Amino acid sequence: MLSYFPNFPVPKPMKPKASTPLRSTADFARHVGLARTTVSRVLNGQPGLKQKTIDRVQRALAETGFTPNAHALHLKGKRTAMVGICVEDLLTPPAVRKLASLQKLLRDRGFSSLIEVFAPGKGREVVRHFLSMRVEAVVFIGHFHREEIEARIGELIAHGTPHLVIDHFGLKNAHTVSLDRAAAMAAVVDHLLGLGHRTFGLLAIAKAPASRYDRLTGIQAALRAHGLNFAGCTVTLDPLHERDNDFDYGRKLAGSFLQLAHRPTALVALNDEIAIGALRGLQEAGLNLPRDMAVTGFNNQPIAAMTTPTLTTVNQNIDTTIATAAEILVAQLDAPPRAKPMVRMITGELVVRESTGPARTA
Amino acid sequence: MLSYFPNFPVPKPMKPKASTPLRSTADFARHVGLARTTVSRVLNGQPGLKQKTIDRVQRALAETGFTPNAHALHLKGKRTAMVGICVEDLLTPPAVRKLASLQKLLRDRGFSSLIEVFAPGKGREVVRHFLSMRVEAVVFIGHFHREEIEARIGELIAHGTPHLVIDHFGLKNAHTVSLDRAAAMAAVVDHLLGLGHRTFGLLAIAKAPASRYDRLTGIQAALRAHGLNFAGCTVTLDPLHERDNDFDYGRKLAGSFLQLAHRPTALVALNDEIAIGALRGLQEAGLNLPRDMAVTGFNNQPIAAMTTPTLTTVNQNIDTTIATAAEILVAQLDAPPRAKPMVRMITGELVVRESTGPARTA
DNA sequence: CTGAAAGCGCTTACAG
DNA sequence: CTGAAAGCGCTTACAG
Repeated sequence: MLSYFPNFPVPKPMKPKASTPLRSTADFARHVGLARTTVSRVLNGQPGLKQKTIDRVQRALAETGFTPNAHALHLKGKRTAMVGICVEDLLTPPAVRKLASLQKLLRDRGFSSLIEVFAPGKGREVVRHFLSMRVEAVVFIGHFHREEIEARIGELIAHGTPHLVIDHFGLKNAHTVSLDRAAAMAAVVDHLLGLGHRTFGLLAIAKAPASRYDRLTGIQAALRAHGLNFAGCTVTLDPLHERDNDFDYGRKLAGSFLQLAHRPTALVALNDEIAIGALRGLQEAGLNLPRDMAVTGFNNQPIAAMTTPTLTTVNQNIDTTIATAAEILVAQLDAPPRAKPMVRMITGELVVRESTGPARTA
Repeated sequence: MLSYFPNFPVPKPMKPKASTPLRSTADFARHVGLARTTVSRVLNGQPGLKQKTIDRVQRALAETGFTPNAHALHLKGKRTAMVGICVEDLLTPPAVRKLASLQKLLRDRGFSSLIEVFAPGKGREVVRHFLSMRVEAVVFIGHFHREEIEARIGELIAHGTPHLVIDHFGLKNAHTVSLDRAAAMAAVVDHLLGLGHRTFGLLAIAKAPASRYDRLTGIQAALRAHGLNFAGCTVTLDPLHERDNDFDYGRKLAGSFLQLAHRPTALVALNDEIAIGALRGLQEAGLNLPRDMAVTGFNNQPIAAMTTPTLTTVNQNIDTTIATAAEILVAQLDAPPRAKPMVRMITGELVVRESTGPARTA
């Protein structure tokens, strides 16, 4: 870490490794008994070398475990083949799945990944670190503080470094790929409307950050298409409990919904965790699901097929998202910077399971 | 990526960025109107500079977004402050939690993390890449092919690069921190014995890779302490289904156990996923849990508190593991290489919930 | 504060 | 195949 980035500890100079004999190609060439130039040629697979020489070098390489210094290579202009990935956190399963998928895809194309958690307020340092490492592109996965990420993207564009944002829709000038959450939520609500539901509890959806408002848009659109008024048929109790977006938050929210004089017949949750917590909360109170209440999740995590009842939810189609991400990155790597940001929407898929059934006729 | 690692694509030379004006401190110094040397002093916080000069440089730094080339810094001997992390995969929740926790801890100490998935057969490339990047240490998280990881660790030791293995116990000469799975499993079985259980179905435990045999050791020890014979009171049906270690594998296994003429009264699973799948499988067949069958998991993932019944499982105490990992790393960074490998065991914690109850007296 | 110089570990012409 | 040289972007004495 560079010391002139204020919040990082001052680095001590690297102490020489006592037991490492071969630090440079010069050392190594001496060890093999060849010229530096010749060794370099072998290492880079250049033509015009005797097979015998090549074998000699390869053998010594294997024996000594000598590794040329990547930093010197990059200084000489060799591409770094590194991509910086900023991830919102490493604890949200869908975000980690995207990270895993992207990392593998990049690896298969010969890129290594520098991965950092983009904590609020730390974005500047993270991106500067990536730039100092001369990464060939920076990818953001997740939702971030809007102004902070827009500032970072501005810097990257000024630097001529390609970027891509996965999931955070609606950022100015940003290349983006994200799930069409509006359409997905509309599909969820449509499904519930078709089952006769007319009153909906929204779990952790109503007061979402601006970038997530598209979920609300979708819900509103679906209701409007059925001639229903959003305010009249939705309820949110989000502020009643400390918001965590986890199982327990869903459980507590479900408990609160049971206190209402007029309960909604369906609960629509931000994610599978909240939905599963709600299932549990409702069952603890003695409700028979889905007869007494419909519940929907989001993300289609594997656990959604294992709960009782199994959970109706939305599949994000992560593979499609990442394949599209690769396209957008490649487009930038191969071509000059473009004026118009590339923005792609991925279509989710409603997965109907047991947690949604016909609305109880009161 | 270096081209002389056979399996990687040949790198193309990096094309110069058209729109990046300031590529070096020389450029930047010219832009600010100061000498390279002066700029370098400011960047490194050296004394003897007028505040006015410092401010001038800092302002220009902020305005231009100039970032000094980390590779050149490292060439000059500045430490890389990088740690390479090899992770078994990015889809196993406890492994990802360890990764997240370790990454944060390293970040807080000023290290950045190079993260790679250590796929079987790819270990050599991954470690060589880390070495070429001159990382200050390499950490392995998970279980690996024994010979492959031992070979890698041998290389690291020869290189004088510190290493640490998290979770893979019993490797030759390796600094290791891992959960005491034997003790944890003994605690699970003890608990079940205390409830009167005498016959146990083992789910994905019996034929585990060598490094996981410690679970079996623990089970055997607990049974022996109660005067019971392992072979006589355990059953495994692992080979009946394609092994996935996920929900569905547990569900299928549970179904197979129900076919047995003499069913065990308790199912002991490798992880929470398999246990939860088993809960589901048993309930689908109409069993009343835990009355008709006890089930235990492993890892204490959040979902374990949300299933019906909630799941008895083992907490890994990941924070302790990672704190210990940090100690072992620091010990190596600060001191000369030591002859004896450091090996630490972390104690897990049995978490009793609803999925285990008194054995049904047949 | 400036400027010229050396050197970190590499690659790449260039002459032998 | 060898060897001497230049240069990538930095830092660090050293003399002005």
